[in-house]
Parts: sequence; C-alpha cells; structure tokens
Amino acid sequence: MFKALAHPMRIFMLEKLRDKSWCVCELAAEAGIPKSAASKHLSQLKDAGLVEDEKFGTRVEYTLTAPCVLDLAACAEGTVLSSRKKQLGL
Amino acid sequence: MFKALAHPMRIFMLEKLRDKSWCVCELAAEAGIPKSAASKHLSQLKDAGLVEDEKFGTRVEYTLTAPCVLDLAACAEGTVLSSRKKQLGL
DNA sequence: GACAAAGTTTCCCAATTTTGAAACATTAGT
DNA sequence: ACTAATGTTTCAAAATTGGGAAACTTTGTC
Repeated sequence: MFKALAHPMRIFMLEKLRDKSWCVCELAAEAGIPKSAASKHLSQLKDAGLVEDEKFGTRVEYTLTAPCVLDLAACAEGTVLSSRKKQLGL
Repeated sequence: MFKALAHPMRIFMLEKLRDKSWCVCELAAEAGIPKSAASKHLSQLKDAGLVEDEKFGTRVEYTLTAPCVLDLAACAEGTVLSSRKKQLGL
C-alpha cells in the first residue's frame, strides 16, 4: 500500500478524488499524461484498496474508498513539515 | 515520505524502533544486511522525518520520532485487509 | 601514533518502476 | 455494420531505486 502512495502522480490523483469521482480520461487530462499511464496508476491504487471503479457505458469512474487515507495524508503532512523545520533552523 | 515507507526493510526497521532505539550495527545484524545498506535505509527514514539520530561515541542511535506513524501503519493494515476481502470473495 | 570499531559515502551493477506508443477490447451511437 | 469514444494491455526504452564491496571519516583505546 505504501508503494501505491509512493508516487507524486498517484498522490495528485487521490487529491482530485477527494472531492468527487473522476473517469480515467478526465484525470489524464487534468494531469497532462496519456490515458494509458493514468489507467495504470489508477490500477495500482485499486490494487492497494484505495479506490474503487465502476463502469458507466464506456466510461470508468474511480472513487476514493479508503476512509483513513485523508487522515493519513494529514499525518504525513504534519510530520514532514515539522521535520523540515528541524532540519533547517530548529 | 511515502517513498520512505515503500520498502519492506524500512518498515521492518520502523517496527524494531517502535520499542526502543537501535544503533546501525544492531539493526544491520537483526536484518541480516551489511552496515552500508542499513545506513542508507536509515538515512532515508531520517530525511523523511520519521527517525532521529544521536551520536554516542562511535555509535549512532536511531529513534522513532513521528508519533503518528504507528497509527498510520494501523490504518494501512485495516485498509489492506478489508480490500483483500473485497477482491477475493466480497 | 597506531589500531580497532562504528558509520557514511562512493562506485558500479542488478532489479524494479515508469513511460509512451501502439495494439487490443468494449460499449455507444448512427 | 461501421465508426467513434473510452479503457486496458503489451512491449521496449528510459529512469529510478536497491545492493554489495571497498574507501573513507570519526571516535575511542592501547
């Protein structure tokens, strides 16, 4: 699961999914990457249990499912920020 | 930070550090890897703000600092387990 | 000073991951 | 049936990451 989170693009996608569901082509356009890459990233997030997909015709919508991921991200942010301070000026 | 967590050996080290501080050579011995590798992994954990190091003579002791990492691990475990169930039998 | 112990850094190679293009489904609409 | 739109998969190249051995620091001891 941490491997799934260990890529800026996938973090970006999770942040997009925080507010609403997105289909692959929308996320690809937002991120400025080809559909194939977006599909593969989303597939990894799905394997990690962080998102779910649902088909609507030709579209596949991805939704954020893991409820604790946002808390997790907040924890990560706080940790990183406080360690930055220490590493610089204390 | 998630990159720092995205390696089994570093998770192993964090679990060791849950109970007490360890020096590099102790962790290397526990993990069965050379000191150089252990040092590099610990360096990444330090850069991510997850551990701190303190020198005692020639020894360098590493200590777990990020208080939320353990909650984070619990969250991760719960998420992974519930998604496994879904992916198998629902 | 010489030596040993503990860590770090460097160098190079192996392994993994990421990327983009193209081929391949699948579904919808005409 | 044909075409367009959306996703997924495959493949090879590119990029990143990890691993081990040796060189190098630094500190403590004799």
